[in-house]
Amino acid sequence: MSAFFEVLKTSASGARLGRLHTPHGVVDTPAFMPVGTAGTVKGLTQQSLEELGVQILLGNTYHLYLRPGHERIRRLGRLHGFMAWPRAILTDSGGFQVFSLSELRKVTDEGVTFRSHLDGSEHFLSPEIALEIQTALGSDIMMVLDECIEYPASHEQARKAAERTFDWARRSRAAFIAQERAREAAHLPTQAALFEQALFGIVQGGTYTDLRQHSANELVGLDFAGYAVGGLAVGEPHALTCEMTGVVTELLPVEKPRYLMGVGKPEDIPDYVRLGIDMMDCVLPTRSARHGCLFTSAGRLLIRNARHADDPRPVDEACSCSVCQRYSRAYLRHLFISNEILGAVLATHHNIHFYLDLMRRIRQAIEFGDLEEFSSELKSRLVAGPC
RNA sequence: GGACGGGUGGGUGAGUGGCUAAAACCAGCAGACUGUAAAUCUGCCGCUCCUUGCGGGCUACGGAGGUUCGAAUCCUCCCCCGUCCA
Repeated sequence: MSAFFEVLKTSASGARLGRLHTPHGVVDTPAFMPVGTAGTVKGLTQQSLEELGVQILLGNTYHLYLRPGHERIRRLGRLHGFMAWPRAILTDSGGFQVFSLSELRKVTDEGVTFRSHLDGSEHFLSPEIALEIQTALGSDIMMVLDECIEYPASHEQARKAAERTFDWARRSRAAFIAQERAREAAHLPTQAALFEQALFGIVQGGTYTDLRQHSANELVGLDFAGYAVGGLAVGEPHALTCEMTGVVTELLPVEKPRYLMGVGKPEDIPDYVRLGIDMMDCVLPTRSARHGCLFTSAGRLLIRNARHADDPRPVDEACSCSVCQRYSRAYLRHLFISNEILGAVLATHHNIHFYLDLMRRIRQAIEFGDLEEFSSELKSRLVAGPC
């Protein structure tokens, strides 16, 4: 059996250089995964994503289940076939929607009842159902359903959510194994053999060290293919995000990938990597792009600002992306001011390039052993503010 | 020549005696965005002063007068712009 994950190098700081082997290709880690919630990274074609060098994308269980429906997607070639994406896909379980759609849901030990944000209809998501949907989607990496809580939350709230998340993880794991056994009994190739779908557990525990440690330890006992750190970057200070992440990664098995969910700002990413994080995802580059915020080597640039109206320079002179090779700030600003859709497209292209390039540099820095230097240099550049 | 209707802050356009520096939207300016209910949201948007306060002063609803404690709102005249009738 070939290893799902291999660690190529671990630096003294804790940063790891690795490789994730999925049925849809290799993913170099530390990796940034663009978010494509509804089967699309908003604003970019799959072709562009491939050209940009994206190795793995995120999809969302909850959204795809609601529309167009996982059974339909299964019939149409699973998510890879349906959206014509040949590389790896990780699907989030809908746990984040427990947090973000808090007004539209009710959580019980059994699962979560959502009122659809699309038409108000009621839907029930349990750990087992979330797994079933993701199986249908055929994602390379499936996430267990978890309960992501808000910040700040009391110790009691955090404890309850972490316990529930663990119970759900246990049920998810059991359902995953049962699914495999059922296929074996029916003399069918197992999902694992067919698709090698991997299932990740998620550590919760809010901003409480004891809960995080307990959650991590328990989860490790369930032997997941990888472990995620969830419930962070929901409003707490960056230092606290790092502290909690460190508490968790310390307890996770070194041979399994660690995924810090929902991060982060470019200047913060090296911090997470140094804490032993291998995978990250964030809507920041795509959403910010649509809102006219471009990431550059000199900090954020708000392209709508009047000062760019006559600027013939590219968004980032140090950037090698096709947008910066071809278009001026003045033109991009014009597109945004005119509310032209191409503005969002070009900005998203640039921002995703920026993130992927950042990850390439981080991997290189790990290889050369100068990540710390890279990190402080990056921060001093990016924190200098908009250019 | 006559009859109506109308002229409001950069634009569209509410308001028909005090709660109105004047709704709302657009434009303009600035900011936010972290496992996507987000091509979204927030703030500012007449000028000016300071001890920056739900602070003071000034200017403002076509123009000029008037009524009133108080007028974008009522009256008079004038100037524009529509529509219709001659």
